[in-house]
Amino acid sequence: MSSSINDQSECLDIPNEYQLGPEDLKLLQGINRDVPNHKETMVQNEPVAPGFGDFHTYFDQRKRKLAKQAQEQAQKAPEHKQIFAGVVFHINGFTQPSHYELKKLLIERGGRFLHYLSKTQVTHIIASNLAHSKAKELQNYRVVRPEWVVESVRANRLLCWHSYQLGSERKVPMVLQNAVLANELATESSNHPNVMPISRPPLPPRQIVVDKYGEGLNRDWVRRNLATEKDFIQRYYANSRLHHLSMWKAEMKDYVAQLRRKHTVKKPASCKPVIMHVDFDCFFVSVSLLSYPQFKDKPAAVCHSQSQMQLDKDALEHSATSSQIASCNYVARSFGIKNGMFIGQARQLCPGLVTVPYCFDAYEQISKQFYKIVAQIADETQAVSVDEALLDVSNAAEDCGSAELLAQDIRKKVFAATQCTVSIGIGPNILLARLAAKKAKPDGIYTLEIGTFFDIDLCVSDLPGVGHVVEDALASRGIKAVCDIRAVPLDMLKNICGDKTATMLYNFSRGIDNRVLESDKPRQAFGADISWGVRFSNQNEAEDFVERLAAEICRSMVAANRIGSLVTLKIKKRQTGQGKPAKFLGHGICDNLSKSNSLPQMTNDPAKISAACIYLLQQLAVDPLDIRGVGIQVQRLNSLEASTRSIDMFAKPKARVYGHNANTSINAYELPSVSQLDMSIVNELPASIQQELRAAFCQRNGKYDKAFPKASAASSRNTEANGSRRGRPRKHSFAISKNKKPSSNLLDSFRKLEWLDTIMPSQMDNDVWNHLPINIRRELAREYVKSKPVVKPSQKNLTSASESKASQALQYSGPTLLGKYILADIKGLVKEWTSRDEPVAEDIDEFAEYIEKLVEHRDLVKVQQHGIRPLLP
DNA sequence: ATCCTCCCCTAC
DNA sequence: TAAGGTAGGGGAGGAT
Ligand SMILES: Nc1ccn([C@H]2C[C@H](O)[C@@H](COP(=O)(O)OP(=O)(O)OP(=O)(O)O)O2)c(=O)n1
Ligand SMILES: [Mg+2]
Repeated sequence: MSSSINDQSECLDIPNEYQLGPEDLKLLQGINRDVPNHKETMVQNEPVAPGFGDFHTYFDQRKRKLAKQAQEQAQKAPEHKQIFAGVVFHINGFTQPSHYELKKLLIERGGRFLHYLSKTQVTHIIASNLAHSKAKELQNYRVVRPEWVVESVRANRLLCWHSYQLGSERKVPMVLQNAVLANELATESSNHPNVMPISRPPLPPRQIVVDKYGEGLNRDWVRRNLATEKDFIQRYYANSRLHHLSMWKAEMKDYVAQLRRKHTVKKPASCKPVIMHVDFDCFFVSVSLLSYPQFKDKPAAVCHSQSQMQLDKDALEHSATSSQIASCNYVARSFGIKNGMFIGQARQLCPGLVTVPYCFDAYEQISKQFYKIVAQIADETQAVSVDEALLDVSNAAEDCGSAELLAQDIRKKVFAATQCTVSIGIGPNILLARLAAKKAKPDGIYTLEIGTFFDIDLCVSDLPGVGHVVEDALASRGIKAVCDIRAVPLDMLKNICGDKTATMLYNFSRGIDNRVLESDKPRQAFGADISWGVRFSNQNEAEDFVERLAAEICRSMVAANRIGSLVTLKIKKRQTGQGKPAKFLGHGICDNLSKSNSLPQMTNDPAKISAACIYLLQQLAVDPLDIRGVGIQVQRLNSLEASTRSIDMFAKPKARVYGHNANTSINAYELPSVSQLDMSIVNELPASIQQELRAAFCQRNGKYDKAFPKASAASSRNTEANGSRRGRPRKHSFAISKNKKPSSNLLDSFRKLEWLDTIMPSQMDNDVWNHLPINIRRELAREYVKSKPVVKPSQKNLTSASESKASQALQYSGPTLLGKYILADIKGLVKEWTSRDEPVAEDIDEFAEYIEKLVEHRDLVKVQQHGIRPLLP
């Protein structure tokens, strides 16, 4: 309705009419938003790891495999006129003639069959009948009746498909990424006017987005905000408050460290310690309100949603928007509104709430002035956040006469420079200063001594480091107030919430805090996480995004002159059963998966980091449609300069070198949880494999849980070996086995699939990958993430839509299900088969066959030596 | 013991 | 219609 926000604006999301007034402009002068330096710092000439036995095996197998494929293709030599050359088809639902017959007719005559609906490749969909929803989804495709195939064969030429369009009134299809409208444009393959030339470049780069949960992802303005857009990360970051917060924190730490190195202020530890906690009052909204002084005394909040709905109380009931409040003023807080709340929820508490837009540049400028002032005064400064600093003013306070005088002096200076108020808490340690700051707000100071500390009423969640989980864990033992903690022995506390947290609580509850300010610890991780707008339609999109995210991290590492060797990929995976998230384009309820990869050398090369990440992504084997968030961290850092002049760049610090895993044994780390197994399937596996599976699971599950933090999920007595791991979700118990006829069991497993993890050799072994010569890895990486502009369209078309798996072929020579062997692909396939109707019998058979082959494959390498025969049908 | 991996929690 | 990021502390359980 209203929202006049200009989406295109680069940095500020402020509508023109809301620009800062002249009195604010001075604050914004000299804006120098940090554009990171794009200095390319590549690490070259990496040594080849010696003794890499598996390397040749992989490539030999690859060669053999290719040769075999070529041979098979040659055998398929045409006895028929290739009338379907260039047709890539997919068959949906029940058909007459059968799938099998249609496939035969088409393939014998040059057609290519895709077992699932690749929107980038399929030229024709063959169906006799479509469910309504399916028909709608496919309305822009060429959906033809099987008669088109039959009659074309009969005529021995490709007939115009239009006459056989399913549902005669359907529009001419706008086929997808690689497609050109058939009859109209496909002239150069003039023999086949109905066929889109495979070598066509993508025309409209728009695909249909898979939208399983009615999120409206295909609406234009939504689509423009999905992570699949090329400039998504930039735009998202430009508008993300939390991203800004994180970046600013790092910047302020740098700034403080820099100042410290310059002045090297050493304080004589003679005087009594005085710590100040200085914190802006409702920072964002205070700054933003400088531009809207008329709202200063109204309940106001900073948030993206700018429709002022207070006039329309009726609409407010129904418009529970999921925009979050970054900061609200104290008037708003009197209504119960809090930072982080959804705006829809806040309006229920306070219909008159005014919203003002973000003003990130102003926040940054004001913060810089703030830090400049306090860092000059304090003996020691620790940057806590953009609006908050810890100061050691032991000396300064003494010089000034009293801590309180100094505090007021700081407040006056900051206000003069920024027109915003800070509150200051004063105490003998960090804890007390922090607690005092809370009491000081708004616009005041407060001093807390160890003596007065015991007088104030605090609940456990007032203590720093106590969030909801610890709060609940304590509450379940009846511990709610800080004074309750004092009554609990340390050992019991440790039992509740772990050693360190318990010790912390024990001390904090007594006003004791031995931490010292730290101003110059170098950072130990670089990361990027995005869990908003993440909706992928296929693996390729997921990998593209991972690549961009990795590049983003590398940019900041390069700018900071740091390199690292431990790469971790984190995936938020939609939890089974979860649909549309509460927050618009949000991640909803997810399982978190992570996997790390230790690189053989330290690096900040985006090619290497992203290759590692894509490898990890494939190992995690999450259905791309379920990915709701992606995060990458690089750790085990070193400074580039420190490393370049020493050999220790080539010896990753602290990284332990592990031996190779035989690919043929079940690695406990690769296991899904027990409950993901369908026992009816497992029971049909060869005994030796069953045994191995059980052994592997026993190995992993053999321990018991402690109460914390898992107890928080289900209070108390649920310490089953089962009852923890949220990351790798389990759905059923190991013991569950439904007695159905075999095909029905198989059908059940169609819908689960995760258990495949256990018997499918996942991709190349970690060590194998890591020890590949870098140029080989690069080559693989390039295949993983091909650079679109350079790639000839024909090439692009030849690689499957479910993507880059070309490189996988280099590693995998085992059985395939209709050409697929990566879990995500198999899942996609099966999902496609089962998404609407019951799966077709043939598909089930094909699946069964695949499973059989998998078992046989293991038979070759492993089972045979046990002398056990496969038991599958 | 100490390190590793894969998590979880907290704060702004 | 929205921008649910990230560094760092910490723990469990396995490997060495
Ligand atoms: N959930 C949150 C919490 C904070 N912030 C941002 C906006 C805040 O203005 C800023 C500082 O956080 P504070 O916790 O200091 O909160 P305020 O400064 O807004 O209020 P006050 O410090 O007066 O309690 O961080 C945010 O975007 N989202
Ligand atoms: Mg604040």
